[in-house]
Amino acid sequence: MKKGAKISNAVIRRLPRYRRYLGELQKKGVDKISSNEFSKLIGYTASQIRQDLNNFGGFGQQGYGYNVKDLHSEISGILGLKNKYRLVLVGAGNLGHAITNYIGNYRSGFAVEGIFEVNPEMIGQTLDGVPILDYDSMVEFIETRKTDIGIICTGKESAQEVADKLCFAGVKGIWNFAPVDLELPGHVAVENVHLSDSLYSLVYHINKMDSNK
Amino acid sequence: MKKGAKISNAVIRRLPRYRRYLGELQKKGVDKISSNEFSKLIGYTASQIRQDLNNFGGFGQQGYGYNVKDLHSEISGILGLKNKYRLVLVGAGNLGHAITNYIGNYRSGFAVEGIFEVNPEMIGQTLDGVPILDYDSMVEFIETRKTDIGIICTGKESAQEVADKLCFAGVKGIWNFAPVDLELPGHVAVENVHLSDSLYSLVYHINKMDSNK
DNA sequence: TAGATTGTTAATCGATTAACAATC
DNA sequence: TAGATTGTTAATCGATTAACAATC
Repeated sequence: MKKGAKISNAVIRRLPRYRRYLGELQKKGVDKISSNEFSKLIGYTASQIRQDLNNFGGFGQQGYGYNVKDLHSEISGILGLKNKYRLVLVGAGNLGHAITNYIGNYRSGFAVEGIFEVNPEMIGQTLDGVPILDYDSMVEFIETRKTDIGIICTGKESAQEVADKLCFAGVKGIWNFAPVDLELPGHVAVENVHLSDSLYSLVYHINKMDSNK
Repeated sequence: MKKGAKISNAVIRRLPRYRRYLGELQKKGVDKISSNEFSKLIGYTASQIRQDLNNFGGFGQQGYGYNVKDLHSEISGILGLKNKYRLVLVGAGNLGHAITNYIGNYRSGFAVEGIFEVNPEMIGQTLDGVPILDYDSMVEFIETRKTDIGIICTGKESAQEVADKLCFAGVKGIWNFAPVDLELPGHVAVENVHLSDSLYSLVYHINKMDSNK
């Protein structure tokens, strides 16, 4: 990997998509693909594909193209998907349930080890085999288990306070589903999933299309 | 609103965020805000805020700033949030449950009217008061109810087939939670929520930060 | 009116696309 | 070797930022 160069976020956001398509190709038994063929499939220009990949190294071979399996593996490595991650989730509501289930069933390498709640009626139960624990015990849990990632599935009112606690306890990243922009120390990564922003953006495009008729 | 000008997607994606902050300000009883004050709050440059807003019209007043309530209302109008939307959801799993619950409880103006499933054991039940119906009856339901938006909460295997059916039945937009890129006719809007892409992007940043230590 | 702040034009920056020499 | 396709530099395009005249 090229050292020092700072990669733009636009590139990073395309990597999982490259990886996804490469996974599908692999499943179909495709061995190699040229940037041109890949372009037709994934919808980015061949030029962009080559530029993107060359941020991280020369994974192709002139006159041949890219080896599908190797490239998939390289991108997995770049993203950090060859490591294991320990997670905790805060907020045992419907969304928390869905995310726990999603990770448990579909994301190998990621394990939700504890779900934290304030509602005493839920504490002690399990969700998809993951224990629901007292929110007050979260910091100690994270410190002991060396949790990597905290997932916030609370309402917006408590999200910042939860984030503060997660950071204090030492998580490296926060996956935030609450509709707020969290203030975090610079060394903690954050990724927001703002569902309503996404829905509103969809609605804008629906209306735009209508008005273009 | 300026006619004809095509607004970039980057601008559209900032609108919900502007609106969210304006809503908070309104709740706090703030009447007016300058682009400079807003900049400090929201983290975009004052210049960008003014540029963005002027894509749609001159909502401010020289020497004064922007009226919080009016601007909130204008942005709601631009996004199309003054209309009502009828939705259906496909896939009554955990994620479908969470999304139904989320829309029912937090998003006024949006109503999930039916949840469609293939699993016969679920058909006939309700989820948050919304009936779970036979997937085979979906097209007729959408045609009758003039459904605006279809939400796909199925696995990736069936997502495209569901999308085709939604389009055939006449929805204007699709909110897609399945990890695939759907092929849709040009007049149907789509918004993807690719959870794993989001998680992978987070993980990249976690590792990047580690390596910068 | 004077001061403040917008709306808008111009300058800059960054990301995408095109071109082509290197090379398998 | 000839053909194909990458890696990489250069050109273009678009988005962000800066500057300032207009105006409340």
